[in-house]
Amino acid sequence: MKKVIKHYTESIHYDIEQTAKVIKLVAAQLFNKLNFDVVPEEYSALDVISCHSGICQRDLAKLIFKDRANTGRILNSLEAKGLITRFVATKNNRLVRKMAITEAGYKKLNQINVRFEKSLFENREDLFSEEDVENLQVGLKKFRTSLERLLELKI
Amino acid sequence: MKKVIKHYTESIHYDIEQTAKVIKLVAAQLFNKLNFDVVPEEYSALDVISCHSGICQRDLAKLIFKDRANTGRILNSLEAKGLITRFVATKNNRLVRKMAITEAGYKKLNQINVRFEKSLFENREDLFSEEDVENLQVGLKKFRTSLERLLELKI
DNA sequence: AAAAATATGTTGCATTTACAACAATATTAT
DNA sequence: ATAATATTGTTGTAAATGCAACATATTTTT
Repeated sequence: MKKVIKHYTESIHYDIEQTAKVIKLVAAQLFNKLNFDVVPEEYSALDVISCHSGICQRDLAKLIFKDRANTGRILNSLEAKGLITRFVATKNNRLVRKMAITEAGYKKLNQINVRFEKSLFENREDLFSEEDVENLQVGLKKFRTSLERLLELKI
Repeated sequence: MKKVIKHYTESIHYDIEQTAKVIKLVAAQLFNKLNFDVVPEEYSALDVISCHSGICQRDLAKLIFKDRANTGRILNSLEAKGLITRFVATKNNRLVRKMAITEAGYKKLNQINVRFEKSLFENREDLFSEEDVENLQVGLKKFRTSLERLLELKI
């Protein structure tokens, strides 16, 4: 029986990381070229906030897989640009900083979404059917969920 | 007809990025805990080099989606640890720095692979069949290839 | 032949990141 | 009640990253 040598570069982990790198690079270049005045991670966080109005910083950090420090820094930037508001509130009898997207924030999201709607949700050069994409997303979520159990989140 | 509001967080791009974040975080924690003396990106680059003996720096940079500067830095580190050797050679009548993995490099790869073989290539808690994983990988590669055409690689 | 463009690698720098340490407050244990 | 622990946010810092600029050398254009 021949020994089959396995390489990390043949694993699904590698494929996911490589694909994410390309997404990140393309996004950075496009955001820069189109002068959106936010970086991709700010856009992404803003979209999460728009889906979770009133969320506090730590809970947001858990959703976007960043630590509290960097989550706070992104929020400083979004707030300085007027795209979110932050306010002190209580959660489990503790003072926390909650946030919500502003009108300007919605406009910014829209501006970017309109520009990318086609590439994000349709017309993938007819390479993928709706079902293909759905299957990919389901598989990725399952994969991610199973990995998360190994993750020691110090958040 | 109701307007369906689309969010970036519902896109496949987001799923890929989130999953890659978890992979990266888990890998960093494990590599750190197990004292492998290389960081995950070094391990990954080393595996690529082991599959492309004699590759030059720029060609490696293209494969791992890093710029020449950081590719060189990773190679400095791998070389300092004795895991690769670099040598000057010619390619298209130009002087370039080519590289190859060393015996110590193979040992390092093996040490890490043995430790992770199970989590990398089997026993995913029976969540995924061989076919499921294969389908995911094929889909990701197709997705990545179609995105790469948008990428302006300044490498 | 001279000038411009390309290829390859390196250095410098600003940005992003994860972690450690800290401050402030609330909960739990002793 | 007091001490220990947990929650939330901020500041500091070292490592990783992408880009611009540079140095060399070769190819292409004029």
